Amino acid sequence: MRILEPEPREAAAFINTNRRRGLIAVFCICGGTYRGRAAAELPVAPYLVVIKPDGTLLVHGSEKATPLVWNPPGSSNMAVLEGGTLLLKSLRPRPSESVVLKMERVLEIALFDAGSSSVRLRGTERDLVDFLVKNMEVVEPGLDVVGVEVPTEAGHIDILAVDGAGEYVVVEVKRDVADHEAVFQLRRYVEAVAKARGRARGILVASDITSSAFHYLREYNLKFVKVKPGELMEKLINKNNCKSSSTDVRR
Amino acid sequence: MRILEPEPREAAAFINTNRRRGLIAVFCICGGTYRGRAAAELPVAPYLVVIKPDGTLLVHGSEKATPLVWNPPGSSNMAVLEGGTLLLKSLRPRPSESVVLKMERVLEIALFDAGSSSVRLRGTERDLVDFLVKNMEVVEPGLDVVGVEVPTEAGHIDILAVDGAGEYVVVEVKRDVADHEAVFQLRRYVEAVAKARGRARGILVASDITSSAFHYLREYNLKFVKVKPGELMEKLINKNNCKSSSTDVRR
DNA sequence: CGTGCCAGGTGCCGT
DNA sequence: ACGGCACTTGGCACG
Repeated sequence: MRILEPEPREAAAFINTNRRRGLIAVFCICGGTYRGRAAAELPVAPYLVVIKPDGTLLVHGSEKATPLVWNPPGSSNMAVLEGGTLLLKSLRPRPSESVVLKMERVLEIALFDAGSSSVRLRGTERDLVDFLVKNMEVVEPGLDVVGVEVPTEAGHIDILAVDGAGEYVVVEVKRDVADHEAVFQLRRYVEAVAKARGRARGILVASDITSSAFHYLREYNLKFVKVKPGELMEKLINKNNCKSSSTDVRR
Repeated sequence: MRILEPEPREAAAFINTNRRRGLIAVFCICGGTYRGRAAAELPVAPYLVVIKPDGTLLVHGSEKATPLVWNPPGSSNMAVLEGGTLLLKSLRPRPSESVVLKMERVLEIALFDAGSSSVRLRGTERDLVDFLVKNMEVVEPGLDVVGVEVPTEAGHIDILAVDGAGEYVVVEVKRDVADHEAVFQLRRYVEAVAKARGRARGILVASDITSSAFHYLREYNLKFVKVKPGELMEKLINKNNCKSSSTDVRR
């Protein structure tokens, strides 16, 4: 269903009637403002405005993947007439943020009953962790998994293991290039485990590592293991095995 | 310009002719796949597909602000016919990632000459830093600014200052709630300055701080200063003053 | 192009 | 609701 070059009144009625019923795409020339945690002015130009039934508002220009201004799911989007011109007001409750669009011209409004399907992503860090738990020799031979996502006072450890000597091994996993933050994270975890459980060391598993991260890694006496998620991708994608049977020990 | 319920051949021609000329919105029922750093399957359902002249591809469902699958600017988007059905192939060069959509039905394709206007955002962290540099008494009385965005081996320091006693003061600024990462960041900077320049302490400036961040803050003997960006917002927005005259000392 | 880092990040899953 | 964290994060600036 679509209306072309609607009058402001007609456009407002259409939007308010259908804003919860489906995805609304508005091709228009408008200006606008965003006010909230920050502030922005949207110059008058042609934009594609998308109103989703969950409250999402997107204003897209001709470039970039991110909208120029937006409001997330849960916002209240309403069309109002003010002095004959159509305003589209979007209000996000918490934090309080608003997007107000002033329509100079509306070329088309299309209503579309888009499906609410979600996408199952594979090859994520979690998938990589699951794979490594079942193939710990990739990380280092002789490791026994103690737990996955083990909480410590410094945060959650991706994989906690023990080696043949009975020493704890903290494994931090990154699916892509590990930066210094990953190293500091691992360092904190190792310190936390050493304090709470006993002697511990750390292994950073990632597809690559930045030079400064490697510098810190050596400074803190940590180990780096390179994995190629691209090569593991097939295995990660074609995983017909069930969920990890890790012990998931706490504290 | 728009075409309704086009035949695959017509749709392909339209897309390939106009994909660099303007924003193309495709209302369609399609399935698809994403392959690259990760992988995903898009079930057959109605979606809004957006093709931007800069190569951006977005596939939106009826929920969420984030597209279900996408490719960023710089991708090559092409429509091809395969056995009578329309395929939309998007290829991102580096990293190599692809989105392939198989059109079951195309309801509408609209071409729209969206403007390439950018939005100037105000109230960002940089704005807050600029304000604080000119109003250092908000951070602490008696501070002299040494530099802004000062590079150290541990990263860039938001504001480096000296107090009345000649001690270096590292100021880390967050526009919203500071978490433990911000505290660790500040700690690294203070250590780097202490090593490179001499005695130093640290101040974290943010609108608020998480409890665990506050815990670490005290452990590391750092100071927290709460600012209300909302109250400063007017000043940040109505800043008619020119760029910071900071010395921007290096090393 | 790599590194670093902010972002109105968004989204997910805990307690 | 707050917290912690991954994300195909995206986008930017700088060496």
